Amino acid sequence: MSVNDDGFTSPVPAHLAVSSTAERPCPAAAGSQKEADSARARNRLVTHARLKASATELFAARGLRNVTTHDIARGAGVAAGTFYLHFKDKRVLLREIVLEALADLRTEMDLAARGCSGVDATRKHVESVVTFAERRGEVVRILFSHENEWEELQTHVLNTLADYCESVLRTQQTEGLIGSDVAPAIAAQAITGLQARVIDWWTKDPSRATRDAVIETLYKLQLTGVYGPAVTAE
Amino acid sequence: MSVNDDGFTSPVPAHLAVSSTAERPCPAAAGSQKEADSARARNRLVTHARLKASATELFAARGLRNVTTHDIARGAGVAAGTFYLHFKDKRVLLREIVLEALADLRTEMDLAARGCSGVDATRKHVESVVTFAERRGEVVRILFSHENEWEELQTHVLNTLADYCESVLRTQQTEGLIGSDVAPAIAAQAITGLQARVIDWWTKDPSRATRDAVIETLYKLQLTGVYGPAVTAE
Amino acid sequence: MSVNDDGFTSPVPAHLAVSSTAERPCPAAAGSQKEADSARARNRLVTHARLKASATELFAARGLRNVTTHDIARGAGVAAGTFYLHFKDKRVLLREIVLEALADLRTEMDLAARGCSGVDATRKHVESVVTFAERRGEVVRILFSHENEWEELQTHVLNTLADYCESVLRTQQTEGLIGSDVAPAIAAQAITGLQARVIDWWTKDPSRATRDAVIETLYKLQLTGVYGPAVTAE
Amino acid sequence: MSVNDDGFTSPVPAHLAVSSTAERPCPAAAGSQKEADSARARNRLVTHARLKASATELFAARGLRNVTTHDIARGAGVAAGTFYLHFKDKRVLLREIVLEALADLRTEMDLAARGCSGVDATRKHVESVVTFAERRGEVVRILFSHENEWEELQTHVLNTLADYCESVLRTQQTEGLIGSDVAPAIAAQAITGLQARVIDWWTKDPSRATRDAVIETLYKLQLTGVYGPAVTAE
DNA sequence: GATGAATGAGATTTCATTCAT
DNA sequence: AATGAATGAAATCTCATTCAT
Repeated sequence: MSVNDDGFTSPVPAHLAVSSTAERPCPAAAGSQKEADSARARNRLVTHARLKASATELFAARGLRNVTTHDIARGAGVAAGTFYLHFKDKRVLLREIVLEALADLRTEMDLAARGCSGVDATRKHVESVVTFAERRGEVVRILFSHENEWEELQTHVLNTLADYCESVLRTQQTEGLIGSDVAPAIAAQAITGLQARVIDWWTKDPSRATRDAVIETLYKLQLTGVYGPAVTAE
Repeated sequence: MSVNDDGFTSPVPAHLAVSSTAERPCPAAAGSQKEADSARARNRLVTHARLKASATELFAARGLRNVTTHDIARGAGVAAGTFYLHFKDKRVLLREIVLEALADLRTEMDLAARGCSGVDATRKHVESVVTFAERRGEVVRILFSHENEWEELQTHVLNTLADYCESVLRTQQTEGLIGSDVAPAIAAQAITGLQARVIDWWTKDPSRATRDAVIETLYKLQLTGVYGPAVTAE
Repeated sequence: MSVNDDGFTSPVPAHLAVSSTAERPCPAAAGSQKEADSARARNRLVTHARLKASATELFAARGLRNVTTHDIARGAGVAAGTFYLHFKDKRVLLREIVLEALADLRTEMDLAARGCSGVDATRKHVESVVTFAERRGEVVRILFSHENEWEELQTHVLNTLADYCESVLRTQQTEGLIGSDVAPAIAAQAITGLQARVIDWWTKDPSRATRDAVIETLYKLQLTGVYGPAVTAE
Repeated sequence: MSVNDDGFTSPVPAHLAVSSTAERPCPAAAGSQKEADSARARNRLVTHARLKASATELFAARGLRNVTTHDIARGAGVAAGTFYLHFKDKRVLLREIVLEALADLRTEMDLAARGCSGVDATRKHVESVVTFAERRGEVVRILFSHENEWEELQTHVLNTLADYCESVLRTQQTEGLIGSDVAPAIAAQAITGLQARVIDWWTKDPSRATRDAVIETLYKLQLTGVYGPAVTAE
C-alpha cells in the first residue's frame, strides 16, 4: 500500500479553491470564427501565464505586500486593468500560484516515491523536495514565506505537507517501524518545519551547503529521529 | 564548560540594536522638581509599556501590516500622535518587541540549563522554550512569524537561535556525543525550524496536544536525531 | 545685434527642468485603437491643464503652503488621487507653472523688443512686462512671491530676469550709452527688484495706478532715476 | 524741515500691534518678596529674549514655515511649553521680531539723515540701510522674505518703507527737486523694491560686491537711473 | 479583451497647542 | 514660571479596483 494514497485526503478547502477564470462560455461563436476564437483564447492564456510569471518573480523577490498589481502588470507587459480580467484580486493570484506549486510538489513527491516504502520512500521524498527547491527556488520562497495576511494560505500549505507526513508516519507506526511513543501529529509538524526551514535557508544562498549534504542531513535527522537506533540503517 | 557560554556571542547587528528608551538626555532636573519629574518619567514609561503591550497583542493577532499606528494607539488608550513620541515608526516598535522577547527567551534558556550538560541541557532547553511559549504566546507568534518586509528581523531571530543551537551541537560533537557525519550548520537550521514550527502550531491552539507531549516529542526527535542509537539515553 | 539674443543663454538648471508630460512611452498603439488612444490622451491633457489652472488660481490666492493637494484636485473637479497621476508632488507642479510662465514672459519680451535697441528696447521690455502682468495677474503673483521653502525656485526666477537685464546693461555700456561707473550685476538686481515690486503692488490692486502711469514711471526711473532731467531723452 | 517727520504717519495697524505678554500683574507681591520677584522678572525677560533670538536665527536660516515652536524652544534651551508662556503663537513672535527690526531700521535712518535734506538725506538713507543689513543680516532676511501666509506682515513692512520713501519724494517734489511727471506712490514702491532686492541679494553673499559699490549703485540708480548724466548731482 | 486614467478610502506622519505636575 | 507628555486635526501619498473607450 502506498502512503501516497492517504496523503491527500485533505481536499483544498472551499475558500481556497482555484476557480479558473477562463470558464465563461464564448458568447458569439459563429462558425467561421473558430480560428479567430482559438487564437484569442491562446492569447488569453499567454497573458494569464505572463501575469503569473511576473507575480511569482516579484513576490519571491519583494514579498507579497510590497508588490502592487501595477508592478505585476508592468512586469507582464500589459496594462494595469488587464490584471483584473484574469484575477479577481491579488489574493486569488497568490492562491493560484501557491496551490499550483503545492500540487506540483506533491506530484513530484508521489512520482519519486512510487514503488518505495518505509525508509526508502522517506529518502525519495527528501530528494524530491530538494530537487524541487533547486529547480523552482522562487516559488519555494513564496511557499515557505509566511505573511500574516495570508496566514490562511500559509497554514494550508504547511498543513497539507504535514498531513501527508502524518499519514506516512501513521502507516509506519502501524507497521511497527515507529514506536508508539511518537505522536504523529506533533512529529509531522516538526518534520515539516524542519524541512521548510532548511529548504528556505538553503534556497536563499545555495552556496551554504552542497545538495548532497542537505539531503543527507535532512534524511538522517528525520529518520534517526523517529526510528531511533536504526540510524545505522546507512 | 557549558555551551551556553558560547551560545550568544553573536551580538545584535547595529541596525537591529534596540536603542534604550531613555535616549533624550534630561536637560535640567531642578532640585525641587525631582518628584514631578520622576512622576512624569514614570507616566512616560507606563505609556511606553502600554503602547508596546497593545502592539504585541495586535501584531500577534493580525500581523504587522494589518495593524495601523492608530490601532496601536487606540489599544493603548492614547492619542494617535502619542505613538510617535515613543517610537520613530512601526518597525522600530516591532524591533524592540522582538529583540526584547528574544533576549528574554535566551535568558530563560540559559537559566534553565545552568549546570546541565549534554542531553540534560537539551531537555532543559526544550522545556524552557515550551514554558516560554505557554507564558508568552503572543510574543512567540510574532517571533516566529515572518513577514517579508521584516525579513531582516526574522532572519536575525532564527539565526540567533540557530547559532545557539549550532554551538551546542559543535560542543557535543567535540565531546563525541554526536557523529562527525552531522553538519552542525544544517542541523542547527533544521532543529530551529522544527522547534519554531511545533511551537507556532501548538501556540495557535494549545488543546492540540498536552504540554508534556510536546516536550517529549521535541526532545525525542531532536535527541535521537543527532544521538542516533542513544535514544535509549532516557 | 540685438541684446535679446544674448538674454536667455542661461539655461534652466537641471534640477528645475520641467520634464515633459509625455514622459511615459506609449507601450503599444494597436492599429484600430488609435482614436481611442488619442481621445484618452486628449482627456489626460485636459485633466492636466485643469489641475494646473486650479493650482495657479489657488497658489496666487493663498500661497503654496496654504493650498493642499486636495484643494487643487477639488478645484480641478477630479479625485484626490488624480493629482499624483500628473505631478509627483506640489513642488513639481509649482515648478512647472513658474518655469512655464517665466518662459512665456521671456518670449513676450523678446518679441516686443524685436528690432529695437537701446532705449527703445528698454521701453518695449517695460511695456511687455506690464502687459503680461495685466493678462496673467495670477501667475505674476506666483512668480514674484517668494516662500522660503522654494527659495531655489524664487532665486531662479529673479536671477533669470536679472541675467537678462544684466546682458542688456552690458551691451549698452559697451555702446557707451551707460557710464562705466554703473556695476551691471548690482544694477540688474536693482532693476529686477524695482520692476517686480511695482508689478506685484500694482497687480494686487490695479486701481492704484493707470497702466500708462506704471509704464512711464518704470521707464523713467530705470533710465534716469527720480532726478533725471531728461525723460525727454528719447 | 526733516522728511523724517512725515515718514511714520502710518501707525502700526491694530492687528499687527505687539501686545506685550508680560503685563499680567503679579498676583501675590508680599513685601519681602520684592527681590525674588524682580529676579523672577529678570529671568522672564531673559527667557523671552532667548526665544526671540533663537527664532530670529532659525527663521532667517530655514524660513518661517520650516521652523517649529519646538525648534525655537530647543534653540532657546527651554521646554516646548515655555514658548506659549511668552508668545500667544508663532505669528505673534514673528510680528514682534519684524516690527522691532522695522522700528530699529527706521530709527537708524532717522538718526543718519538728521539735519540733512534733499540729495544728502537720500545718501544717508542708503548708507544706513546698507549698514543695517551688514550688522543685522539675519533680521533683514526675515524682513525682506515674503511667505504668503504672512503677507499681511510683509505688506506692512514694505508699505511702511514705501510710505516713508513717498513722503520724501513728495517733499522733494514740492521743493522742485523732482519733476511733476514722477508719481510718488509708484516711485516709492519702485525704490523700495529696488533696495530690498539688492539688499537681499547682497546679504545672501556679501562677497558679491563691496559695501561701497552697493551704496554707490543704489544711490546713483535712485537719483539718476542708469543713463543719468554723471552722478555729478552731488 | 485590452487599455490606462480616474477613483477614493486609508495609512503615515507632523506639529501647534494644551495642561497636569 | 517652567516643564514636557499628550493631544488630535490635518496634510501627504499610495494603491487596489473600476470603467469608459
